[in-house]
Amino acid sequence: MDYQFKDIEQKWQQFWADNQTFKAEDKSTKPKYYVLDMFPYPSGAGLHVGHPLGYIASDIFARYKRLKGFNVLHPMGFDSFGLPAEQYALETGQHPADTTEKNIATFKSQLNKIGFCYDWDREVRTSDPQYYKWTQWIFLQLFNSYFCNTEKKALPISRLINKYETKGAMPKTGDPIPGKHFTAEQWNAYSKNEQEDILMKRRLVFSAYGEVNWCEALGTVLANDEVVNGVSERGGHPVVKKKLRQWYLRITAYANRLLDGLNTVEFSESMKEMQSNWIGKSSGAEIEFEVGSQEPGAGSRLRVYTTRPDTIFGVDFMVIAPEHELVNKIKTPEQTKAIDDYVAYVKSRSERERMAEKKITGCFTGAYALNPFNGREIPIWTSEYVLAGYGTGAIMAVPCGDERDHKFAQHFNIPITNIIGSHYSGEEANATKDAILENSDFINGMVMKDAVDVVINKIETMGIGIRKVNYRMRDAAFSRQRYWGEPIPIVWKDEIAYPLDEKELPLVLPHVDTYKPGPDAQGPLANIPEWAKPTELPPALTGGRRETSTMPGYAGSSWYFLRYMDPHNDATFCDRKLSDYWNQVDLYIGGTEHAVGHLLYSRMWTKVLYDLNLIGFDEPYRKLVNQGMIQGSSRFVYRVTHHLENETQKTKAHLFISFNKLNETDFIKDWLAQKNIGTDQSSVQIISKNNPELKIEDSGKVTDELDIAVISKLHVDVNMVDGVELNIDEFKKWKNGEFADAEFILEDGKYICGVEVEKMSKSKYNTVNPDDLCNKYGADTFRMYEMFLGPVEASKPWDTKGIEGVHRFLKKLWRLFFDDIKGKVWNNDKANDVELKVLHRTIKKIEEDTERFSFNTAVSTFMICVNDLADLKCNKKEVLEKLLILLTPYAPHIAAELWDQLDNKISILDASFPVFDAKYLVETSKEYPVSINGKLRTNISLALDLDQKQVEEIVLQNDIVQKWLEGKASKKIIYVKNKMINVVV
RNA sequence: GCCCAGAUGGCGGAAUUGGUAGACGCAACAGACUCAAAAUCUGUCGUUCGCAAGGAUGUGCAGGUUCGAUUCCUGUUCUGGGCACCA
Repeated sequence: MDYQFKDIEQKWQQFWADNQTFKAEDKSTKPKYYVLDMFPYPSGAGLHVGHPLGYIASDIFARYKRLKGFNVLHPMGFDSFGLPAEQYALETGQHPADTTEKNIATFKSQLNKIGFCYDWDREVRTSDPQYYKWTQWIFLQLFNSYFCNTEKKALPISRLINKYETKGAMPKTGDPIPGKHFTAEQWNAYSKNEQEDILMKRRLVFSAYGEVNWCEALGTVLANDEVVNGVSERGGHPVVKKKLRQWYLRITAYANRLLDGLNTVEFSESMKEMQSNWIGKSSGAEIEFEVGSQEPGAGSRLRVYTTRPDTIFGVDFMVIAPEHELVNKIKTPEQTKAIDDYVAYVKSRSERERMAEKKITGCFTGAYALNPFNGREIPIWTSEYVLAGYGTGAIMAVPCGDERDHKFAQHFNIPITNIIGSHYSGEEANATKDAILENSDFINGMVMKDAVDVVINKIETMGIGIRKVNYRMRDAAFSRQRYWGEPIPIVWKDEIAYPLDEKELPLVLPHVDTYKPGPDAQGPLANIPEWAKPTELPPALTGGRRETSTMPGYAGSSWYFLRYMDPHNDATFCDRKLSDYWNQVDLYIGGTEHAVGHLLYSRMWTKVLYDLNLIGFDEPYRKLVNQGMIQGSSRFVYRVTHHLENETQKTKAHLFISFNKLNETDFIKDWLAQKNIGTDQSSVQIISKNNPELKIEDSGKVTDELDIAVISKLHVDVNMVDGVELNIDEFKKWKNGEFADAEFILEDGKYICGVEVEKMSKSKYNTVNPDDLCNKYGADTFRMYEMFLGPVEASKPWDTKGIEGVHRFLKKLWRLFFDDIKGKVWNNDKANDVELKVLHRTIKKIEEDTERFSFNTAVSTFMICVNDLADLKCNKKEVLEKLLILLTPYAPHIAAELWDQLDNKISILDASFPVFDAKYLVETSKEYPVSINGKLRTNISLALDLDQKQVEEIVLQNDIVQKWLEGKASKKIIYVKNKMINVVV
């Protein structure tokens, strides 16, 4: 009876499904544990071996926790809204709902083949109306909330309205600023539109005009990377910056809490750092400069943000962003033309150009600002290196301390003031904070970092500025001019956004026949008049138009972990009792690519829901583990084609040269002669790889030149290559026999392929399908091999070649129970001390390794254990059944089958994890390594209870130690109990 | 440019707290079983000198701390990832 993995795996997968073995109960006397994977986008390509890496890790942990006595929630679902489905629809006309449905079916069958313990009853799909009903509902909560700066949390907007109606919005100190402050009377007198505009500036999702890349010819907004040199990447149409109404998520309000929250979660240091860099907190001051006496700007106030107020006496010029409103206000008549030209020039440039070129540009406005401390006149420039969106959109430039300011000053010949003495070379800026200040009036002689607070305090008492914290993070764009996403539940009427009533949710995505963009920068939904301008609106909204943008991909994934807790609830997004019970995700596994997207949005939504008292915790993920990316390892063949007058000759003859023969071009000439191709083969040029004078063409490229033999590199399917050796028979059958008549130049009778590591993708023929591996070796082998590859967090190229080793291990395990000839060999004999020692050593190591997510070393521990038991000829149930429990999380099918064969009554999934007992590992003596001067010379076996003096005596008597002492006395003997001995001479 | 992580045999990797470097597996080589193959089993396997016993050397590179360093410190090179005019 040998190891029939196919039958076993099918049998148990069926059994688990039929018995709903993995159904999670919403209450239990056991402690709860929530294990979550980042749910996949169901792409048409299906799963490749890279996807399951994290899923296997989480599955092992979920099963392990169950054995450890936890009530485990381990769900799976699909992030099924998204751009690829829509692009596929544009190309093929197939409806995204249909392709998505099909893809999900494929994904599920692939996942089930690997034997994951998901509770499929709880599956969620973001594109399901029953799901996105609640995404839209949360949108309404965001819309109807504002961030209270006093309480530092979200509150219902009704409270703000109430405050405005009764108290207005007046400053605590100082005079009210028109446009910013108002009394209750003023508020009540405002028109509906004026009031809504003010409220919109506080809502957590809000609509505002933002600058986007607009391409008129394509009728759509383009992302920055879709614009090259000011024209669209596709078609080369002009692209302009355009202010368009867009929806935004006010994530900036949560910047500080998102930063602080990182201290309460277990994320990797690099993950925390990526997030805090993205949030980009900086502290400094806003300082107001008065614009000097020159007209027309005289008396205007220019506000700048700086992190270095200590350098205030080193300010040699000011720079304001070209979009800054003051530019037009302060430009002098002489500079007007230059400024207008410059602003127009900046406008014509795309983000990308600005970033790529990095050339120094700018223009003097003609105006001067006054240094508030010494009245010095400082020229005000405008330049594109100052961004309108950060700080106040204006800076004070200190060339001796800031590299960009320094380059700018040099470029425009602006004199540089040195306030840091010898720290400034005159050649380049020095951003030190440790210099002693010079030329700095009242802070002369101070160390720079001490002067920061002195200056801030002074500007605050003078009333010309304030201490200020700034964040680099921007509010996130929340609308997409796309079809395949959640419709935004808003109706526009008279320029006012009205949220739909909860009762009207879900606002279902209508069926469309075309996915082309709508008019005026609107999405495809605008092409359906009956939907965009519906007749059946509530009376108050009659004549209104629906918002035609849809939500971005991150909307649905920002809260899905909550829906798994209560997936079928039609009355609320997630019952409070259930979210209190399941609480935070205890273990979240996924890739680092979501570091600053999904994870930040999801953390923010959680905080909002917490603030609104809808859930009881404000961080979604207690611990995050990032699995590494599995790259593809591509294989190449090198094809010689010869170019003559017509295509036919080129494609008819294929000669493939083995990798290490690429620079031996004689083969090619011989072959050409033999084939009678080419006018005169001695004059044939050969373009080749490893030959330095010759170059190789990329796959499929054809040159126009004649009489050239080109060696081109072609991806071949990695599945027909064994290591680097091409399976020639399979290759000839590949692609419907395109290479059936291929000829080969071999080395040692083999065709050796080239190898490169690339992203895993279908087009590179380097994908490996987990289904194939499960069919060939079984899911248990596949699971353990993925783990055996290396640490889960590490990225590595996929290589199937070691999988045999893991498969052999499982077969060896099987033979501890059943022999091919003898049949059943396991027995009920009592285990001896040696066997128990092997077992308990294994229990200890597996528990430790699993707890620290070191699954690769756990697999090797299993191998060591099985090797030891085989050597000991131990077939005892007492030992083996414990080993099976340990193995269940890693190789659930074989463990379940063998457990069953051992006549056990309860399910192995509910067995309890073996308890490690240290008494089996107690030793009385140890083989100590003995070093002389740090170099290992011998081993001496010593009893463990010896003291230093006894050890020294024994060691010094040892022949080998004596030999190395060469008659000299030892200076010192270092004896570390249970570790080693070192004799110092 | 800035920040982070990493570099160990032919290959993937192990060494958890400064204490026997190379666990476990792959590949390779030799052998057993077999008519043969598959499967399985046994042995060798960093480099180098040596018949051997036994040496020397070895964790990217150069230093340092230590009785002892893959592990800690300084410098440096390379690779991967993130951010990129953020004042």
